[in-house]
Amino acid sequence: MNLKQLSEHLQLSQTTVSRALNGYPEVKEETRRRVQKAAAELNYAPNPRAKGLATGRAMAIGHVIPISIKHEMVNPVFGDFIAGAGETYSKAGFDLVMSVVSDLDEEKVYREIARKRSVDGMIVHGPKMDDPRIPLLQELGLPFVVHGRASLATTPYAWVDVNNQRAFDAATSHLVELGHSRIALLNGPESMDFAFRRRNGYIAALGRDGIEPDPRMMFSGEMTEQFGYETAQALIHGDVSPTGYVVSSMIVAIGVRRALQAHGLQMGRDVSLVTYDDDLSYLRNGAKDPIFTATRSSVREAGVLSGQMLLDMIASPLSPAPNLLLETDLVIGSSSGPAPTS
Amino acid sequence: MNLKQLSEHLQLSQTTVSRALNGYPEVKEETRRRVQKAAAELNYAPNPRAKGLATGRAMAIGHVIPISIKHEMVNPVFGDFIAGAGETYSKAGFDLVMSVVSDLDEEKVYREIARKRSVDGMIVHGPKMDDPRIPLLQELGLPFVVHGRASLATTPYAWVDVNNQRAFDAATSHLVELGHSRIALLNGPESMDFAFRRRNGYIAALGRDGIEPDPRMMFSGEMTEQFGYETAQALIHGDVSPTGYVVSSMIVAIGVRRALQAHGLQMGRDVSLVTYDDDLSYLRNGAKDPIFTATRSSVREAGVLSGQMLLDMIASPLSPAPNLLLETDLVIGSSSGPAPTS
DNA sequence: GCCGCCATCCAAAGCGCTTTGAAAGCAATT
DNA sequence: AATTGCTTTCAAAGCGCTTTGGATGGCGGC
Repeated sequence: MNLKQLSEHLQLSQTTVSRALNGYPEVKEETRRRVQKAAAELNYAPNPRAKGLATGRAMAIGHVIPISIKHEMVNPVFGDFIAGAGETYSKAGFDLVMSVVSDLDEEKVYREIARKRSVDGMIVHGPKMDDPRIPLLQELGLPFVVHGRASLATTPYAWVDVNNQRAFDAATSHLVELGHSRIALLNGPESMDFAFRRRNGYIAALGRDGIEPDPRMMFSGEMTEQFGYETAQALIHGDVSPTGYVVSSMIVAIGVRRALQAHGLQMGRDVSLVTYDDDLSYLRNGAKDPIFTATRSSVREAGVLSGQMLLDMIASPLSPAPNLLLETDLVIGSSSGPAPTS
Repeated sequence: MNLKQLSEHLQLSQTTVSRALNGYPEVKEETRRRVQKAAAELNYAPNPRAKGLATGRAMAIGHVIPISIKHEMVNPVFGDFIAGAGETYSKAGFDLVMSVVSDLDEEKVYREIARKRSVDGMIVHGPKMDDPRIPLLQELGLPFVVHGRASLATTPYAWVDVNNQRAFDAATSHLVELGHSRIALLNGPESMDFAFRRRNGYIAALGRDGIEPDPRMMFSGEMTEQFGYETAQALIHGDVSPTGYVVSSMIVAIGVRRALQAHGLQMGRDVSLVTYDDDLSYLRNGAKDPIFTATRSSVREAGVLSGQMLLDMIASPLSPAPNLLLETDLVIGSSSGPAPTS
């Protein structure tokens, strides 16, 4: 069933039927109802490709998910982020098209997408401090929202980010206030912008208490369970074993916990840990009885908001680039406590 | 730059240019090279919507990811599965379009997608034992591959699945051979087909040793850390605390471990645990030194294979529905050991 | 010199929609 | 009665591609 058949069935022109279905005012209400009824009965749905061809709009949002070539690693937050964004899109009738791509030829893929005009806008995931995709997309004229920020970007752009600096400042302060002074930082990969901000927060909090940041206490790497385990393992064996850990994700924290327990160290008593928590659906920290003390912000919510922001930008392209800074909640769990008085 | 402009630039007809670029034989090799060169120089890329309109093909695969409405839960394996499938698609020039949808109105979404013909095929995730989507998609005439199986389906259909029964049989046998007899099963949600097969494997292995399955030892639920923790917690406090656990995912196993450790029980000595391991990139069990004894099968690999199978089906629609049963590896870690001689 | 056969290229129709520009119908105004 | 101005409808062009059904020209064979 296509427009032509439907219009013949109704003894109307395609123009009128199209307008009736798309809510244009120049069609009599009675006619509109007649058309809508027939469309529903005959199970008519416009062909999106024809529609896209005629309007020049794809009714789709692109997400490029980069696979770190070294670790073949998919960021575990994608699922929840996309669940949030996807929800927003479907309400607005947009599709979500994903490209999975090695981080090496990401630029090529963006160029390709822009050339084909197969999406109306994009979400940029995992920005680096000086992310080349931002000027690239601006050059290509494709609306986009960055999930995160790029500190070294020179032009304004739209973003949704968590206040990572404040989150890690708060996490570190929490430990400092409990009397800890040897506090390790297990951060994400150095190249990531969020890792930079998190480190700044950590350093700022230490600095306020006159603690000099110690390079031997600062680590960064892909945020896996293994990274947490191995780093903590090494720290425990080292000569300045920390009493506090500030950690970049629940999964890393779980790795740290495994190492601690292997050495009979009890969290909250012998060692304190604060983690960042993306509030992933399959790995909840728990509300009434949190596993870890954590700074929490829902990545799914960030997905909803980023999607909405992008759709707004597409609807009114001339407005200045919006942005949104989300704050985290500090939830106190049993993984942190007073520094041991050794 | 579109076909018309390119053909004018080349002083050729659109027909010839189109054929030259699409590899048709009725064009002189020299001409073809000239066209390809110009296309590259002028940065020409065909408009996919126009192409789709003309050919009737969408060059896209659909994935509907259902959100369990009760738990607002995104299955953590999606990321890796999609990374695998997406890799296959991009090599073949296909897009991956995702719909995130509450499991309540999944059927509506499938109907909608079929009506709009916006994809050439679909992957069905998380099949239930009697999954309505299989007859639905067959009725709609849309090629599809099921990731998993539906035991009660009455017609043949294409699928890629892991031998879940054998995996859980092997996991359970491993514990039985170590002398365990009170073995708990922490399974996925009852409605899921894979959970049914896993339970069968568990029961079969017990049966071979003359052990009667005990309903008080069998649990099922969303595969979260919390499910593992709370279930193990309850079991430990119960009157028939198990010495062995067979668990449906690494994340659940981590929850179990947390409960065990809270009670000072040591894995591999006081209690043994075998888990299923999807080999997720951010949660590796470890190769040389596995955290858990586990039956492993890479879900990312399953994604690659499912995608490939679907593309093959689309290319040759008349062949009978293919299927693929993947076996798991049993890797021995430190979470299992001889049953305590109490 | 004519015919048929390739190899190569082309004009135009068609895919299913939106949108422009115009017409038709009708009521109100002059 | 003629003009104006709405409201409602329509025919047809256009979006950018593929594909059908020829054309054209060159060549060998008769």
